[in-house]
Amino acid sequence: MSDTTASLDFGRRTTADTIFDSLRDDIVKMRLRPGTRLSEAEVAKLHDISRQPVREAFIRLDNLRLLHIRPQRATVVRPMSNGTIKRARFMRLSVELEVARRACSRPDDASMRALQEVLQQQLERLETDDLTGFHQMDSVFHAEICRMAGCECAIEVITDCKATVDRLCILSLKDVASCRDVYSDHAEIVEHLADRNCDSLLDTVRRHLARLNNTIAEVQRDNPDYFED
Amino acid sequence: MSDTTASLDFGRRTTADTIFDSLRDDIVKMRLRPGTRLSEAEVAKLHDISRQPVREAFIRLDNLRLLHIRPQRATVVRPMSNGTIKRARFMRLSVELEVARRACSRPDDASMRALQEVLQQQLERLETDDLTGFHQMDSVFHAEICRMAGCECAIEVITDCKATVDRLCILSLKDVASCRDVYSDHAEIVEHLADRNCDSLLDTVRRHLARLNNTIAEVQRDNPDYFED
DNA sequence: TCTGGTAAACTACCATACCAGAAGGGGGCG
DNA sequence: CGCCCCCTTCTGGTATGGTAGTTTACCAGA
Repeated sequence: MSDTTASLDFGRRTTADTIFDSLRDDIVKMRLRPGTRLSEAEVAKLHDISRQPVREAFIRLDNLRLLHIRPQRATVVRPMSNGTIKRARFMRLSVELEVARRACSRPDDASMRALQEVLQQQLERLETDDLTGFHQMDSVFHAEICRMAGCECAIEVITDCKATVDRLCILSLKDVASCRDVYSDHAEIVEHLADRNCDSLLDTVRRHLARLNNTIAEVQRDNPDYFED
Repeated sequence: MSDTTASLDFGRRTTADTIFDSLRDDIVKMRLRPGTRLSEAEVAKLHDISRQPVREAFIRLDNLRLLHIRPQRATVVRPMSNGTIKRARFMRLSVELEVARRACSRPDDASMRALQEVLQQQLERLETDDLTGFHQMDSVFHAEICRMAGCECAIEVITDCKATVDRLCILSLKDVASCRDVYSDHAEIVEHLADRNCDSLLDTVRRHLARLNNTIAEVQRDNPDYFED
């Protein structure tokens, strides 16, 4: 995730870095729900530090659109933005289609074997009900296609797009059945790549990414207060 | 630009907002060159304020990858990131292609007339050597195609992508001749849309966006110190 | 002239205090 | 019982001082 964590800079880790990581994790993992009120003084007291590093962490989280700071008012955990989600999804679809198009025109045997291997690992995780591992392999799968396409730069773009729906995915109750659908799509993608069937590949990519639309609609219906325009 | 300016929140404008806007403008307009060292104390003294709001502005600029802050070391104006530029350009190409594809399948008379009107305004600005106006119309042109495609959300995505090469474009010496090329591309795009010739439209969009590659290469050759990986 | 060591200066980060604006609660009045 | 006003509390923004880490400059010795 191209976030604002200074610690990734391999520099000295500051107190602000620690507070930032802790709060971001709480927000993204939905331990801090949208609408929750926070104050600099409260968080500072909780960690036995001054307001200053807490304030810096708040600012960085505001920049990630995870917190909403206004003068003299309680800071709140921002609801998820429908506009941001829509833009990120459109961006991801566009990028994945372009990556797929390029991958289709240059699949080589080594890359195909790598994809097959990732697919196999996903199947293994499905069979052992390891959903966390399965999702990790999902990222690996898409990254591998980017490499096949010669677009390593797209990996980070896709990662950032996925990050915008992190909180939403936590709310949705993903089960093995829906993961099987995802796996089927992946298998189909690999098949079309092997056949160099570009039109079918693009259709499958569109359908694959459209799956999340239902999830988004469900979560928005069940949790309307967690969203804003 | 989806930036970190709190002032766009229609809330109270703070001192930090003012410093942020001022410094960002200086950096983007290249009045502060990459590598320039800044310090909180120095900027605070310059504006006759305390270090605290300056620090907040620095943090926000760091988040925009315009400043590089490290503990106990002078803050520097970040060089332009080749990786960021590459990602942004790939993103923009992907999004513009998807937008074009959708626009091509649903051009209506009203939208075509709107595009023709924007094209006419661009020609007028070319004829009066108004390059600033011409570039403003460039954004309007691409936004109009997004509307035609029914993808208003893509407007902000494209705007953000363009923002990553703001500084680079300031360094390149754009002239009327290169703007004529841009205008020709735009005219060709409108023609293909009118003919519903999708393949040709996509080819023109690719070529149109590829023009900046030469500009980027030139600026990188002439100003190697302004770039980093 | 070069190199290493040391001291001074520079720097961001953190703590503390003060101020002004916003919100909430309680009391009084109609 | 409801509404309005006032007071208190909560809140972020800003100012100031201190500290620890880094850089730079100067000096001495080889």
